[in-house]
Amino acid sequence: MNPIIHELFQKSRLLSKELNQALKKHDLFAAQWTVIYCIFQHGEMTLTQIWKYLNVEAPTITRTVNRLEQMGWLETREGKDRREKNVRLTERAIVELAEISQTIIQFEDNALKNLTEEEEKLLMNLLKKI
Amino acid sequence: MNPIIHELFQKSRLLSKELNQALKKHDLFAAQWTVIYCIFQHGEMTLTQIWKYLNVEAPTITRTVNRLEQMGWLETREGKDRREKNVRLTERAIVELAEISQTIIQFEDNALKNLTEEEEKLLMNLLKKI
DNA sequence: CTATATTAGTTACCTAAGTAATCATTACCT
DNA sequence: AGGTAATGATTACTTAGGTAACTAATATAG
Repeated sequence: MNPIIHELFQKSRLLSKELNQALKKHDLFAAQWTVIYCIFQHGEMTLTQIWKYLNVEAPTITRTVNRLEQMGWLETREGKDRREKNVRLTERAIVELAEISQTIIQFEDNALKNLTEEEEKLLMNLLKKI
Repeated sequence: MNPIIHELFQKSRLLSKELNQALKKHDLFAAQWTVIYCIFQHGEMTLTQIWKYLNVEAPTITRTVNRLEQMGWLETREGKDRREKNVRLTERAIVELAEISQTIIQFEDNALKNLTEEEEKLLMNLLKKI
């Protein structure tokens, strides 16, 4: 049994646990933040664009977007193609984004504090090879 | 936003999806296999030993062990301390372990095929620093 | 133009993991 | 010895992800 994959699973679990903890004060979970940030970067998107970009299955995004909409972070409207659902950030989301970004940066700095810039690049490249 | 953590989450999701696929023919999920392999390595263990070693919370192991017991992979008995629950592999689990190991090795080889031995060591060390 | 295929999204049901609260049992302290 | 604290395990409830099967709308082939 190769320990690398086990280690990768462990770190992934650990980091998402810590990230959830850090995001608690904004009343958000890690996966929810991922969706919000994705839409922030791309502007208005359809559900399909979101799940294809984030590399998850469609039902995952249906659920998360519904939850975020009912929490007031997202608003949706029908697209030109009436099958599509367009999603964008609410005013409130845009306002709070700056603060949340600070939390995220702090979390990332802490999570990667034992890695040099060089090591970060190296790790990124190795992960991409998997 | 630092892309490393995002990448790590992505690969973790992708790998566990693929591992689940590979284990389907043994009627097992990745997390279930992790518990079986853990007990195989350590011999009879208590629930607490398992969840501390695997770095997950207790309820996760309660659930997985219950499921594996009812599927015939594990058997449990009360420990000397009557709070404890000792878990060990069944005969059937020991017999099938060899075959499953083959599946796992094949999966790992495939997952890491783009990495040299050198890169694997490097990746392992970088992950441990997180 | 109509029948069929494809696409976007949803629903139902599953595993995996977490937190918080609870129950039994054992340890410990006075 | 008796009351309190700590420990091992479980239960209830939540998020996050997956698959399979479905509906509604649009594209496409004949």
